[in-house]
Amino acid sequence: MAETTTRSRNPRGEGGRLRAEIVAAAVELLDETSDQSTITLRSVARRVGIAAPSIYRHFPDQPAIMLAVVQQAFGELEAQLGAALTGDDPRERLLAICHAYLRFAEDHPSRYRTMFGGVWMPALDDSTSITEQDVSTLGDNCIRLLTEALTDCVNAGVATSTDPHADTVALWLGMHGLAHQKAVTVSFPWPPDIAERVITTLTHLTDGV
Amino acid sequence: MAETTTRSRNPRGEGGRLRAEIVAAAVELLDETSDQSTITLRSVARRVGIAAPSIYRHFPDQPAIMLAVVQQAFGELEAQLGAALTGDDPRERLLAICHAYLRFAEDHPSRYRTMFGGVWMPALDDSTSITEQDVSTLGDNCIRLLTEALTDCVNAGVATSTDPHADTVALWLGMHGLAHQKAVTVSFPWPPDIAERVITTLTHLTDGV
DNA sequence: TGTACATCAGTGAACGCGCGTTCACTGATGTAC
DNA sequence: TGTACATCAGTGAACGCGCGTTCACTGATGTAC
Repeated sequence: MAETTTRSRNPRGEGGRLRAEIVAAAVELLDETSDQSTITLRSVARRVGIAAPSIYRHFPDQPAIMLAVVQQAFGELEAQLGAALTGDDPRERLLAICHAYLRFAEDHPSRYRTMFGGVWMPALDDSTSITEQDVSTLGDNCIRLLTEALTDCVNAGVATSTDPHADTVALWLGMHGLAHQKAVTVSFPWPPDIAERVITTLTHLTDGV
Repeated sequence: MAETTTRSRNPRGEGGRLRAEIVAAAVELLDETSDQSTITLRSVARRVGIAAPSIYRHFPDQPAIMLAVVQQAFGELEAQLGAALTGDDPRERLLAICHAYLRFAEDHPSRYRTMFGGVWMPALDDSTSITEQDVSTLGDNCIRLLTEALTDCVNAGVATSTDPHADTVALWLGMHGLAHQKAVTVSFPWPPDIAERVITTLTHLTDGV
């Protein structure tokens, strides 16, 4: 628990390293505690092994740390969605990206809850360094990947959507509902095939193959 | 803002009234601030116009207030779902209950977020008066109403589900995803017909009529 | 009818705590001359 | 090559604050005799 090894200070040009360490520590705390109110500026500093004021060299205030955590998490999610897009069959690509989405949420429930819970957000118009722009563009790339996958299916004739963008949003909403509820509840009487059921209904994939 | 009228103490047998006042004040604060971390034992006491320790006559600890708020909110949701079930046409009853669900979330975004956000929950196994039982049974009656509405459609031959319970969960997940995201985000580029799209896809209603 | 007393709703002061943030600082390291 | 100096990463002590909770209490109201 307590840091035994003494931190050696970063060399001259590399002070920025600490920034990454701070974000990593915050993510660690988030994954461990599942209660984001325990991620405070001071608890993060303790985890990194630095004095609390040292954080101000790298973040203007406490909410900025949370924003960095969420931004990194969205980057990770996007990378995992992209990595799932292998092969040429558009149907399989669509199913793969859907499952990758759900897997991310299941692997990192606390992170997922924080990303979409909105609770980490401060007043926004108050005294904070975070702007609405910072927040509203967060998931855009992920939605875009989903839309492309569904559109490819429509173009290949294996999905019947007449409005791929709107249907992508609907598909995402179903997956988000499932992912979020799984991330939040301790136990829930899930039907065994619930993920497949949500996905196959909302993707509008034809039965063909 | 400051309470001008002086509280007169409740008569002998009616001390329990204050309990309802406390919960109502907490709900007020929740609806106003949209940030549930501002609902503290002390802020609730201030809103009611009592001294902070007075709360301990009615709640064992701070999380118990939040549990009472959430329990009352689920009761309200259930009542509104029930009230939406008018008429005899099973298709219309199903659509009505779905829209009532979404309307509740849209009318009370902070309450909805708190009900399903799970963030108000304390450690559960820690030093708190709340048990897992308290939490896990919360939404049961609402799901039950939905299941009945969908099952009636299947029995009437206007929905094609072969597993009404599992399909109800899927339907709820889609609505929950939409309701939650609307409750959380400031702005989002929603397709204009997104609610209809989610509902009609997941209800498996036939096109008939 | 009068009075002593138990009950009960709510209070005021105080506690220890962890928080975010500020301030002036330390001391190592690279750079200019 | 030596030395003065600017830069930079990080520190330690302190601040004021609101929090949840405790404790002994006050004073009105109903009840027993």
